Order: sequence, then structure tokens, then C-alpha cells
Amino acid sequence: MRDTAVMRDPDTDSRADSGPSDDTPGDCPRPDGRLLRGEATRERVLDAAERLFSAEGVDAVSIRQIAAAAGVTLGVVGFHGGSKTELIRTVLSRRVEALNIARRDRLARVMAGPAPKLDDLVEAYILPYLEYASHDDPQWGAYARLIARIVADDRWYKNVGELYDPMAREYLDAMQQVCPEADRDALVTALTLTVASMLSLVASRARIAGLTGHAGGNAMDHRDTLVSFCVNGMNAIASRKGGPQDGP
Amino acid sequence: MRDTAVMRDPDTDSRADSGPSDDTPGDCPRPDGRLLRGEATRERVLDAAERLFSAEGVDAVSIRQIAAAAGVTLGVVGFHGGSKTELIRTVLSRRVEALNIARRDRLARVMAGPAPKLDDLVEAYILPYLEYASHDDPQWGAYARLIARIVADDRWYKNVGELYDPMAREYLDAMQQVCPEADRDALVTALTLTVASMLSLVASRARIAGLTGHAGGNAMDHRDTLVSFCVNGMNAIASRKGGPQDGP
DNA sequence: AAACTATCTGAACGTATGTATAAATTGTCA
DNA sequence: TGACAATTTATACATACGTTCAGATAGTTT
Repeated sequence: MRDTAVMRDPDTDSRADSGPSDDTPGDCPRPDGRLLRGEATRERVLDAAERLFSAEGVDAVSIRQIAAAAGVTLGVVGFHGGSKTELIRTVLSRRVEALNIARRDRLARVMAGPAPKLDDLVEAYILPYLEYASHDDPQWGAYARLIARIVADDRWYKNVGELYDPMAREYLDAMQQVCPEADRDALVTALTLTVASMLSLVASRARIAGLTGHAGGNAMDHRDTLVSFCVNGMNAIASRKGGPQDGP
Repeated sequence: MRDTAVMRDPDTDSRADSGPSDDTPGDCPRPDGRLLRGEATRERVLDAAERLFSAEGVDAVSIRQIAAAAGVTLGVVGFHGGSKTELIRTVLSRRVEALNIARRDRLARVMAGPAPKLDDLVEAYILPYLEYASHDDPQWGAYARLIARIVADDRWYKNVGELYDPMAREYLDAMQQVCPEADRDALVTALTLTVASMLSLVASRARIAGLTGHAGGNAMDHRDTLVSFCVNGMNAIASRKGGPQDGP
């Protein structure tokens, strides 16, 4: 992005979501006509930001590009999205709840079963993301790719990590419960590798296409490969007993 | 970055490396005093670019920042590095040969052995990167993190992919040779997942630290976890016979 | 010594950036 | 209807951007 005037780092911000919405944005649209009007353009702004951020990278997209893509004037982006740092945070938090709910549901179902296995936990973490990534609404695909950018970038992740880390922790606890003798830190590392693999499948289409020689369709096409890769990798880590594992 | 005036995309560039060096830049420094002087500042410029690009992301770093970090004036960066797109390409290609040589050597040694195993190939691909990533010279660490940024970003990768893809292809061929019945596309996907896992270990320190609760040292500390994760994942993919594998 | 070339300086050009704000517009409610 | 608040427009400000270049500097060769 390379800011000017004020913004130097993705830190230090305050303005908040935007006028109307309570703490659960998006749902229960007030019957007031005025609020609905604003809500509609707000969505268009966030959609455009989501698309551009995911395609070009947060730093490479200007507020003016977002405004143009959303079909609004410059000031409107600021009005609905606040500063650029707030904007990306709003874009991310808009969908994170749906993803977390899907993951939590799946986690609960697995753990409620008779004999929860690590394999099921890995699947339960991966598949909701993959399903949303290939959702009919292309905005979900953009969101999925945007997550990949954010997670890979410590600079941005430290600003939005708390949106995703609690869910990861829930899974880690469940994994520890299923594999009590596994080393916790190793589980963390293994989950990180799983996430990285998962994200790369939707984010690094170009490299896969370049290496296979053909375009290759949806990320869903590689679902079984991904799950099988991660499940086996994870099992290898979890089956190693705790204590000092890694070499010098 | 968000350019101005000329640069719009990482495409369309031409200027070439910089004056003196032939097609093998860096080595065989000419005994001419003049060339050596320039070569020294050139290195400082590339070092600074490498450090900043890897820490902030290519788009977030300005030429002026690079100049300041290198202790030179603005024009010098252009003189030695050319345009910004050329600069990043130069930064990457400066070290890619060393990494490729290490990988090729290791690959050759594995394939020359009595019974090459897939495990050895995965190790041979991963470890040179990990070793360079924790090299004494911190510039190598910066380079390693920069690669992670580039690979994750289709927009940049399509400009520098050919620096890394040939080596990946050599490994894929070797893998196919070791596992003749494995599906080629599945191998490509699995290698991509391996690479993503490998890169995330050096790039996403913040997330791992946040989830474990403690900082955690070198990427090397997780070496065995990474190798074990990828080897088992890769074996799971390779042992599935060719033909249609993935779901609907 | 002078001629020559590589390197470096300093400043400029035109454009783009993020943010702020006064004024206009729109729709709602009293 | 007019008052009111939410939204949108249009514009401005100060700063940063990538790139270019005439000229100063320094080292080498003749």
C-alpha cells in the first residue's frame, strides 16, 4: 500500500465498524429504509475490497481502486470502511463467524462421536474452508484467498490473528484430547503445516498449473489429496511421544 | 508498492542486470578497481532490498526505503537495480543458483544410491532450504522468507517462477522414477503442499509463536517435525495408484 | 598530464497516495 | 411541510511514489 500522511503501520486504529450495525453485523437488517440503503453500498464496498485485496495484495490496492470497483466515490469507502487497516479488518471479520461456526459444528460432531480420531479432526478443520473457498458466491473464493495472504504475512497477521487463533486452539485442545501422549508444541507445528498446505491449495494455483502443465480446476478437485497428505502427516507427528524430539 | 508514472504490473521490463556483470553475476570479480567498487555498493543495495522486501513485502517497500537502508542515494538503487521489478528479480536470482546447486547435489546423491526412497527425495528438497534459512549470514534468512512471499503470490510468482520450477521438475521426475505407479498430478500437488509447509515454517513464525505461547527458536528446531510431516504425507499420496482419485 | 568511463549526487517531474471535510443529496419521521 | 439524520459528492491537503537526468566525483588508462 505504502501510505501517506498518517498511516505507517497496520497498528494504532480506533474508529470502529461503521455507524449502524451492532456487534453482529450483517444480520437483522433494520426496517428503516435509510439504514438498508447504506448497508447495501457498505456491502458493495466490502465486496470490492475483498476482491481486490485478495487478487493484488493489501499493500498493492489503493482506496481509490476500491471505490472505483465498488462504483462509489472516494469518501464513501472511508465512510463505511474507516481507515485502510480498519477496512481489511472489517472485510475479514465479516465472514469469519460463518467459517468458525462451520468448523465448530463439525468439531462438535466429531467429538460427540463414539471414537474421535485425529483424521476426523483434520478433515473437520480443512473441509469447511475448502467448501467456502469453492462456494457459488465468488466473494467467498476471494475471501479464502485473502486469508492465505494474511496468514502468510506476519505484519498483517498480528492485527487479525485473534479472529482465527481461538478456533485453532479449540482444535488443538481436541487433538490433545484424542492423542494425550502427543507433544503439544509438535501438534501446533503440525497444525500450522496443515493450514499452510490447505491455504496453498487455493492461493498458489499458478504454481500448480505451471508444474502440471494444465490449468486444473477447482481447489475442491485436490480435496482428497490434501486431506490424505495432511492426515498422514499429522498422524506421524502425533504418534511420536512427547519430550525432546527435534535434532540439534 | 503501488507505482506511479510508469510501472503498472510486474510485467514488461527490459533493462537487464546492470552494467558490468556477464550472465554469471556475483562471481569472478574483475581485477579492475572500478568494477569492484561498484560491485560492493551493488551488494549493499541488493542486501537492503532483500531485507526490506522479506520483512515488509515487495509492495510495501519503496525505493527510497531501500536507498536509506543501504546508505546510498536514491539514484544509486536505480543504477544498480534497474526498475523495481528488475530489482526483485535480481535479488532472487542472486542466490537461487546456490540453493539449486545444493538441491541438485543432494538429489544426485540420493538417486545414485542403491535404493532411492521417496523419503530421501523429500528430505533432499527440504533440507537445503532450511539450512540456508538458518545460515549464519542473516541475508540468507531474509532471502528464505522472501521466497515464501513470492511463491504465495501468483502476481509475483509468474515473473520469477522459472527460477524455481525447473528444480521442482527435476524432483518430480525423480519421484516419478522412484514411484512409477503414482499419479503425476497428485505428485505435483503433494510437492506443492510440501513446499507450502516448508515455507510456512520460516515465514509464519508469528502464528506458531502465538499458538504455542512461547517464541520458539530457529526454523531448524522444527526440522524433524516438518520432514516427518511431509514425508508421511507424500508417501500417502504416492502410494495411491494412478487414475481418478479425488471426489466429485 | 589529459581523456575516459564507471559511479554517485541532488534535484526535479508528474502522478498517486490516505485522509479529511464542507456542502449537497436522499429518505424518514414529527 | 419542515426538521432531522444518514448518506453521498466533490474537492483539497500534504506527502510519498517510481523514474529520470544533468552534472559532480573518482579511479583507470593513455
